Amino acid sequence: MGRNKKFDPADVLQAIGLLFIKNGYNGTSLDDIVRETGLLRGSLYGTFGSKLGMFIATLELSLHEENSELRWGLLLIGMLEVAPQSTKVTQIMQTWYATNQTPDIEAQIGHALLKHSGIITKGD
Amino acid sequence: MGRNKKFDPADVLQAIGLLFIKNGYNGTSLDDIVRETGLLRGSLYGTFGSKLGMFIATLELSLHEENSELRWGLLLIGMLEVAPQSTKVTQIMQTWYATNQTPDIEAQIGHALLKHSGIITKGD
DNA sequence: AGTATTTTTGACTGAACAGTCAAGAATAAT
DNA sequence: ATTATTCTTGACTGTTCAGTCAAAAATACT
Repeated sequence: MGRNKKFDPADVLQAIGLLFIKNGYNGTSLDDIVRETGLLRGSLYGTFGSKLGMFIATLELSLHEENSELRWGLLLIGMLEVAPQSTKVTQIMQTWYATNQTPDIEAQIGHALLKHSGIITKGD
Repeated sequence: MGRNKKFDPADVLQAIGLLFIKNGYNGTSLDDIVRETGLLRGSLYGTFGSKLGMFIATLELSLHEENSELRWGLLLIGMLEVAPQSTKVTQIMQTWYATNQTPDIEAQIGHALLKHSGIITKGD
């Protein structure tokens, strides 16, 4: 009963994820998110609860979609910026690590971070 | 001529570096830094110019001191949080990478990030 | 068609933010 | 001892922050 959302949460989460990747978690403001998604605060908070809720939702979405382009960026930001202030994110990360542990996982993470930071640009 | 500083900038930079590592760059406020160092804003800004100046100073200090415990933490934060908003930090990182490139550098970075985030705790 | 329920809207809140500055205190150099 | 210079102090500024809320609009269900 009642009105349906005018937006697709998955689309919005993708846009939010790109924002987090571009500016970092603490570097992304709600005004940024409002501007980018075209939604207003009430809709965002009504759907995701909080800024942390938005991060967790976009992270989990990217982890459930195979080979998402958002995946590595959100993992890096989750590990470095968000995990220290959210046990839930830490748990998500631990679960991800446990199920994705390979001999070269550390090298993959390091490679992703070097690319993310712009220190390297191509295959090396 | 005139008064000398009552503090040792290297000591202060070490304390600031630990704060950045604990809370991240954007997650560390100037009030945090004032509280932790015991200095007031005027002294901090008179010495380091800006919050970014504080980060760059503590980063460069940690890079010039061999095997500093601050080193990896500040490198990670520099790469992920600060480099996107500071070309100077990006340059410092690129110089660091160019002079420290080894076959296992990516694995080392990944390992540092996994430890920093608390996903892993010991040798593995 | 009526209505209970949901979403949207946009103004609002108080707190936290980085950075500034004028005045006072200290002191290095003469 | 004087003084020019530097550092310290702490109150202050305007901005931006995440989050709230009451009212209005929309609509899914009966």
